[in-house]
Amino acid sequence: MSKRDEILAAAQALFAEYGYAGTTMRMIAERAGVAFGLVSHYFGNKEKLFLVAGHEMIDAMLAVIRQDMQKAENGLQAVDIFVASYLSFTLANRATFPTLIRCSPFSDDNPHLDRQKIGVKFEELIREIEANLRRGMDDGTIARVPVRDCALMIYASMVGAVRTVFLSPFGEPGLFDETRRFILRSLRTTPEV
Amino acid sequence: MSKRDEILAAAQALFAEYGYAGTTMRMIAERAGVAFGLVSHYFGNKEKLFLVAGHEMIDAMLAVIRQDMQKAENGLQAVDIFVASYLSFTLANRATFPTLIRCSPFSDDNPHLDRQKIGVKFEELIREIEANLRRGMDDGTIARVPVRDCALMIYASMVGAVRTVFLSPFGEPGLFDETRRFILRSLRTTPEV
Amino acid sequence: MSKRDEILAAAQALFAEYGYAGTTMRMIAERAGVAFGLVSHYFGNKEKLFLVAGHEMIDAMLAVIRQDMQKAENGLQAVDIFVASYLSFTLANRATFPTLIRCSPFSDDNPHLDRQKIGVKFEELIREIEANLRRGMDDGTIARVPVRDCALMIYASMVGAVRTVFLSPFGEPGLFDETRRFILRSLRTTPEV
Amino acid sequence: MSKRDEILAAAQALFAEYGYAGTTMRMIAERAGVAFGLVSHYFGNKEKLFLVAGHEMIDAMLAVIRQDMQKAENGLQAVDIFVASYLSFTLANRATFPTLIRCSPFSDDNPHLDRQKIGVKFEELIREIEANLRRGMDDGTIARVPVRDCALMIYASMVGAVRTVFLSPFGEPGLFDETRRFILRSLRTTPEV
DNA sequence: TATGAATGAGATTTCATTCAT
DNA sequence: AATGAATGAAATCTCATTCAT
Repeated sequence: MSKRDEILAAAQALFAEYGYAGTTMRMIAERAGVAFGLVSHYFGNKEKLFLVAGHEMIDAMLAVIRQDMQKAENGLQAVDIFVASYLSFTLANRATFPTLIRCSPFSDDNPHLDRQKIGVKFEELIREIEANLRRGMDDGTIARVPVRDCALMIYASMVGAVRTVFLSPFGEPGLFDETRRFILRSLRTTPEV
Repeated sequence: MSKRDEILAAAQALFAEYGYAGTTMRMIAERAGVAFGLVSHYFGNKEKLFLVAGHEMIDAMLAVIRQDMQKAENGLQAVDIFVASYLSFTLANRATFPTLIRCSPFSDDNPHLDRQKIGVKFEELIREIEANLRRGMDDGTIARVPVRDCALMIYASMVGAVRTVFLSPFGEPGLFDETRRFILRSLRTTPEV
Repeated sequence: MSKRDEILAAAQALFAEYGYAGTTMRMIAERAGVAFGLVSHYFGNKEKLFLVAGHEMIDAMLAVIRQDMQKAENGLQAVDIFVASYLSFTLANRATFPTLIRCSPFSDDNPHLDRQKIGVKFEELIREIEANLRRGMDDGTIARVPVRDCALMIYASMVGAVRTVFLSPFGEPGLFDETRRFILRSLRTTPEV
Repeated sequence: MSKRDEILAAAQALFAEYGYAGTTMRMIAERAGVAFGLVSHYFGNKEKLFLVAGHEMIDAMLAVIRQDMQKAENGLQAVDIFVASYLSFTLANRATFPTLIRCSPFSDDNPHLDRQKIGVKFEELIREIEANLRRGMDDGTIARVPVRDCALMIYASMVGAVRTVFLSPFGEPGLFDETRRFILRSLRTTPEV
């Protein structure tokens, strides 16, 4: 692993644990085992590093989700796979995923961070859901719903579930099962079996 | 308005806008029009002030919601009123509500803040939803669902919706209509009319 | 006990325990059980209070020592009584005596404190020793020594002993026995019996 | 002289003159001619800097004293050389020595400073005196005295003398001659010539 | 006599960033 | 590429003191 990657990995772990303000450049350099000057050298400044850290995570996540979705046979299933894949990715990256939470446009940390670029990536996710919804309404597996708003709500309930599990004292990973069912119940045309 | 209350109001507005780390004691004192020593005098330190600011908001919100819920005629309606009341409270307090978001146990801001006490208040909210779900399953207006997890999911989707509207570039207040329907669709026994 | 005296007693105990800088006006008011405005009301400011606290202690000590010294039958005995009386006073006032240490001209705390007035009181103590030394050289119980410097050395070794017992981790009250003998050995004309 | 050493020297001079509480980090940086961030950079915080400042002085002093003591021909002479060397070191370092006074375990400044480590160094000094006393009692130059307590009293009278000269308005350096004689008179078996 | 709200100077400490090596 | 000395802005918090009641 190159020193650049060591720094990035350290940053993801630390931003995840301590948040943006609670993580210092020195902490990152120390955890990565490099001189602290090197962090600026590679990433310019703290904010850029933070965004790169989030950016590389969402790229990885998007790739996995898109891969998983290919198996879908109809719109409802596609949504379900999307949700399951998203949630499973978060669990597989427990230690670093909160960095993505913290730099996402849905974050309340660091409100004046420029999330323009990361926002574009998240928009891609939402577009995927919209496409799946349309597909489901066409093939009859999904009821009539307002596409944009409903896609946002699906994403919103995942965001809420992830926060409940990762940040609040209320949730445990088992909640994610109900997350899937909760969303499916809200979409399907045919009753649950 | 007493100076103590001026400080509290200023803190709520500023934490809402700039987040915990982005808000300084000096900003709060300035906005409140008092010497900054007075902020410590009344609230001890920044963290305590932050929690008091959030605490007083959630108390106000709980009171409104409980009031509104009295009108409910069955379990499903009770859930719906809960959701509508919650969302409408957020809109009525646009400028300060994000302070509650930021100090809630679902927040990613300030990860080492002790949210014990505020957590207890949020647990009260979730308990209300649970009670409504049980009522609905008893009176036949709500389908069979796992009570605890489903209550968490209802809360989670509200959290997600509020964040979408208040923090992300994706949402507008109109989304809240779909939030209500999205949740109702997921719960009800009888089809939407 | 009047509130004024409550404040003074609280001040003596706290300055003794926490030193000048480590003691706040608020701590004093709290321990005395009065509003903190009252401290300034009675004593003007912290520095004056500190000096009054020390002043009243040394007055009490001087009275006791002078009383005790009346029993002396010769110069050597007078010095011995002086030393014994001084050391016994410190032990009888363990909890508050360090305040006197801290505002004495031999203190290293608060170097720019004006110790003019307290200095005059300490000069009185040293004059007493000088008188005793002269008396002893006249009556033959004390060897020829330079009066001023020797008086200062007697006082200095008491200061050192008190610090050893009260401040350092090295001493215990039993050391004060050796303090008396150490001084007597240095003064007397006839060998120890 | 490296910037680290400039800071240390400035700290020693300023702590000596203004005491712990009266010396600010800014004063130290200014006197050393460096940015004040550098002080924390090298020494962590004020307390650590204070202890390092004292520590380096006592190490220097111990080295000089041990060197001087090698000339001693008997126990009494060894004690005398110890005392003379100690007092002469203080005079040679007038401007900075009070920093050692202020961080010593005999100090009344800053009562909650952790003096553990500096205490160990001072214990070394006292052990030296004890060894000299035993040597003198063996070779007949020193009278029978309780070793530990007498060693403490010798150290205590030096502490008292140094304070008299450096801190009080009563003493002048000439007092140190009487300090030596005062101690010798208290120890020797044969009368002064 | 007694209270405590209110002030603001000033202290320590943290930390992103720059830059010479 | 890599280091870490050096900078200084900015933050929080403390606390003596004043003053209206």
